[in-house]
Amino acid sequence: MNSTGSVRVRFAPSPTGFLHVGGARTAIFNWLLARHTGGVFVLRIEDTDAERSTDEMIREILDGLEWLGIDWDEGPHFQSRNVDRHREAAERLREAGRAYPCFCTVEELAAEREAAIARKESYVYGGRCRAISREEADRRRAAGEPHTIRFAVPAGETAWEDVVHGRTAFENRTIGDFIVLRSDGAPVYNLAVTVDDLDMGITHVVRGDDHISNTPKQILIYRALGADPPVFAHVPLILGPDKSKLSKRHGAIAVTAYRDQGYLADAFVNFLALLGWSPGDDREVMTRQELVDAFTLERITGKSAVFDVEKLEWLNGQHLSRLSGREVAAIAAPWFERAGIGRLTEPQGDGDWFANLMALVKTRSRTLHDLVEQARPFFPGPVEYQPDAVEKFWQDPSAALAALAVAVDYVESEDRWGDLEAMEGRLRSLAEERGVAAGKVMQSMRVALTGQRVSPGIFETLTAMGAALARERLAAAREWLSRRVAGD
RNA sequence: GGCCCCAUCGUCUAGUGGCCUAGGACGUAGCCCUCUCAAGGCUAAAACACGGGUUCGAAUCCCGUUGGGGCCA
Repeated sequence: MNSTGSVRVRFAPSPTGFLHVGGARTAIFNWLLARHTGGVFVLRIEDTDAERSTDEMIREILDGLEWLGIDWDEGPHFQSRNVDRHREAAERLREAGRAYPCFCTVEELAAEREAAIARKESYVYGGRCRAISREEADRRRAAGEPHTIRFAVPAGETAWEDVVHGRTAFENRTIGDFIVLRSDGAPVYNLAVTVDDLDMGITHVVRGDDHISNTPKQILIYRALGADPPVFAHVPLILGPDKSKLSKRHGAIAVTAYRDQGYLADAFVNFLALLGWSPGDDREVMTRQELVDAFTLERITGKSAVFDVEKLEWLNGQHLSRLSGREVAAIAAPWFERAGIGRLTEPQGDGDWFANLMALVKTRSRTLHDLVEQARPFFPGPVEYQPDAVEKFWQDPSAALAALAVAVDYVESEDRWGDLEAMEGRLRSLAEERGVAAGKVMQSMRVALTGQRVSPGIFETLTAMGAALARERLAAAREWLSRRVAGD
């Protein structure tokens, strides 16, 4: 904690790829912690790998965060702009005798490494240059001899109390004097991160499990720099169905791909938050605010989790269902535009019609993509009869024709559109008069009106569609079926 | 290979020594509702990796084995 006692966290992606599911969850946990505690969420782009970092990827990451609704209070800071601070820190370490120049050549180091492998030992730098006197080192540096700067790792062990894993310890001899500044003066990752986190006053480092082995080095640097390390919380990784670290192999992993597949940001955030964290009670469908209120680092599990798309779909459906028709309308509008069935083709140009339609289809849809398909028949134009619908409800074309005859008469005589009960009563009595099962009429009509096997209740469908379009569709269906009968 | 992390239903999880005949959720199966499909309601099958301890008592603590994963090489 810093002097004011407030929480400062950061999300520090490197722009060498998209914002993927794992990174997104790390961002979410950090953001949740900041919002829960009233702290500050800092965004830092770790773009020191100039070769692999691109502006396009930075854009992608910001897009992803924006879609998720993860907003930052500071930044984005760019790590590449802090290189002077990193070098300065390396120099300070050197001055304090906590780091030293190393003149070993790549060949020498490679030989050392091979020897270690031959002995079946893990390789750590032996520390030869540590013994070089200050005077000699200065002289050789001044002479321009190439060198790196290495951290002088003390004897003993380095441990910390990880919020998710508990006490975690590394023996320092397994770490070895690691490089802090390359021979070209470029700071090494662990130095850059530590210096940046220190400069930015980060109090809690919440990041992926894969950084555990970096942590002792960073702690050593904090201490050597005379600073207290922050609180560390290492979140377990997200796994693919085959239980290996989630990667491109497992399909769409850029979060924007989920956006494009029709998932709701709130549902996606909810889902990722539940991967490795739980509120402690049985709640699962949670709003953003509920997540913020319930979130604590202590409730993060230490076990890695498999990404289960089916549960995501369910959760998305839940979120969709809980939204009002009007809210769904606002979110889904661009989807309809893109599908070419936007406002221009809307039969009744008021927003209410669309919002009401959304209210009808939302509980039947799991994604926005489903939603569009469900709603499509309500817009003008011909419908395509889906094979499964024909198979199920129009198996006997003559019978379907008979049912539709009743449907046509019903539609012609109906004058209480919108009164669902009255409509049903009227249709049922008419069907009974004609000696046709009411259910058959409704089901045949469903296919005629929507071309689909599935739709909202038939009277809601009729009302939303309007009499004119319904007549058109019924006529087309009778024609289609007649051809079928004739063709047999 | 070395170091580190992890281990409850297929999956996400609750569980922090007795409330556990292990709870919830997704998925699966069945039933109810019903004009279809969802939603909703009810029910079912489904787990404490294994072996030793510690303890009156262990899913919970300790050790080992096995298995998975990560990082480094």
